[in-house]
Amino acid sequence: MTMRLADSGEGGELKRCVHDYQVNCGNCRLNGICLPLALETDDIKQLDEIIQRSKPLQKSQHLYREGDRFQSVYAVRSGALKAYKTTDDGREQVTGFYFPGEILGMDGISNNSHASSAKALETAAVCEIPFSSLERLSAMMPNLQRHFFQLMSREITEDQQLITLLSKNSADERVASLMLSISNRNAKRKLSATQFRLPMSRVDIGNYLGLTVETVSRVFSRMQKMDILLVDNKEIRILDTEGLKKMANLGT
Amino acid sequence: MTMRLADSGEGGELKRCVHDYQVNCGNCRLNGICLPLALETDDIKQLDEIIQRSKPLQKSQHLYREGDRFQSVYAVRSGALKAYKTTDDGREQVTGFYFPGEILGMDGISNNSHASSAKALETAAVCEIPFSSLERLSAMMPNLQRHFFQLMSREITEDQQLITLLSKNSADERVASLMLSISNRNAKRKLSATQFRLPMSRVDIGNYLGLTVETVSRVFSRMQKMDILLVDNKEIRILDTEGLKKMANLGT
DNA sequence: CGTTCCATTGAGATGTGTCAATTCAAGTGG
DNA sequence: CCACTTGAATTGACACATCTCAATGGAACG
Repeated sequence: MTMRLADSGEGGELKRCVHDYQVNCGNCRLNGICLPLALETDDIKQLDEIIQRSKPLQKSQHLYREGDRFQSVYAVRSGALKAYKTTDDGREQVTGFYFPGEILGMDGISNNSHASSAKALETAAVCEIPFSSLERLSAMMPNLQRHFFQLMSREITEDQQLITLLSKNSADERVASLMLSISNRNAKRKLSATQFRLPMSRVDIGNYLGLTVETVSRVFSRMQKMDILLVDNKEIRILDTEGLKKMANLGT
Repeated sequence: MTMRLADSGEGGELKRCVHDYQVNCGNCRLNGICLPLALETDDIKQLDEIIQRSKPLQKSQHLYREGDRFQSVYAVRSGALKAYKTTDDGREQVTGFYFPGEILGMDGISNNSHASSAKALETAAVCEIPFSSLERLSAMMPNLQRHFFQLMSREITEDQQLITLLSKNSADERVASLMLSISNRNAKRKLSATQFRLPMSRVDIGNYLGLTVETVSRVFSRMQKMDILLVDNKEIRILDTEGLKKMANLGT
């Protein structure tokens, strides 16, 4: 079929402006979920001054590569990115997907060099936050220090969620969990929780979830047959959230 | 057989004193790999003052439980612990093993409540580091702040390693990797890299690696048949490090 | 309009899980 | 000191979920 499901929030008439980088933390619509969260107006201004906004990345452009010198962490402003490591035998392992308001690059802190690569899944704008400045500010602003500790900690708990998923759950459960995760993250950004466009390919999904493309595809077909999801290539509509949760088999 | 392999470092005549908690960071033999790393003597003193040392945990005692209010992170002084989450359907997922000099509990920062439980695998002594004090000190001591950021970042990269392992590697590769990891961590603590006693059960190993006990056991048998390891219950001797690395299939 | 990339679907192969039995080590109580 | 119990580890036989290989279909793009 040629028809697409209707535009899912970020597309459509907003397309011309979501990547705009003439914005500051104070007026950014993401400041309720991003780094500035928990900061006073004055403090936000200071944070804002160290942040560098550059022109958007095009699809499949790298934000940084494994081994690059670590200098900054990044907040996604628009679009989506994936982080991945290359294993010693040359294969890829996708370690995370990042949506607007989310921070990436923190795995580079430990060695002063990025432990993974980050690549745009679609046109994406990011805010670059030089880490040395962030450290300096953190020492002066307890709330910022605290918040950044929390962000890193959250990354740890999320990785542990994924570990559990990979270690204990079936293909059905893994895919269902990912769909729920994306749905929830959309909701946090005031977008539709039931209808969205996946920015990543089936290969990426499979790679992230430790499954082959074929298995992912079969799971989608099965879910469609069960009237849980409506799948049209990358457009997803969740028809039965309860059913999806049951399939994911998590208390989420 | 009744004979054991010879004592592997931490056992034997040291046994009476490794759990001793009348020690400070300045004279702790772990201060080259633990939190004080990268601190000046004066700063170490200050760190030392906030650290609480209590009497050792007995085997299978909890250090903290999932959901407990988060107040401190912990450095292992002696013995070993495991961290694990309980999934919604009641099963366990082991998320990490912690040896002397390693820090655990950081996953509790994000929600002010521990995201996992921690349990002693054998008699174990820990240093408790109240997080609020650590935050305060970090704001004053840039090196400490930096170091703690690095520790959290390392936890992230290690989790990502595990994700890759679970997602891409066979049972053989997973078990081999764990053996190498333990061997390396032993070496860092100036213990034998080729001979040690596993503090955890086969169930824990399987759980951590996303395998059943039976599979773990079969892998050990296979490795023994290939003259890579000598396995006598929990006593492990690595006979062929190169072979083990090859089996792990990682550039480690 | 062909080329290319991505997704889907089918059929068969396989690694690991499941179930069950056995061995071994350590502790407990008679 | 010897049965007895208990929990951990090992081993075997079989089942099954997912992978592999192969073919087809569809969308995007030059």
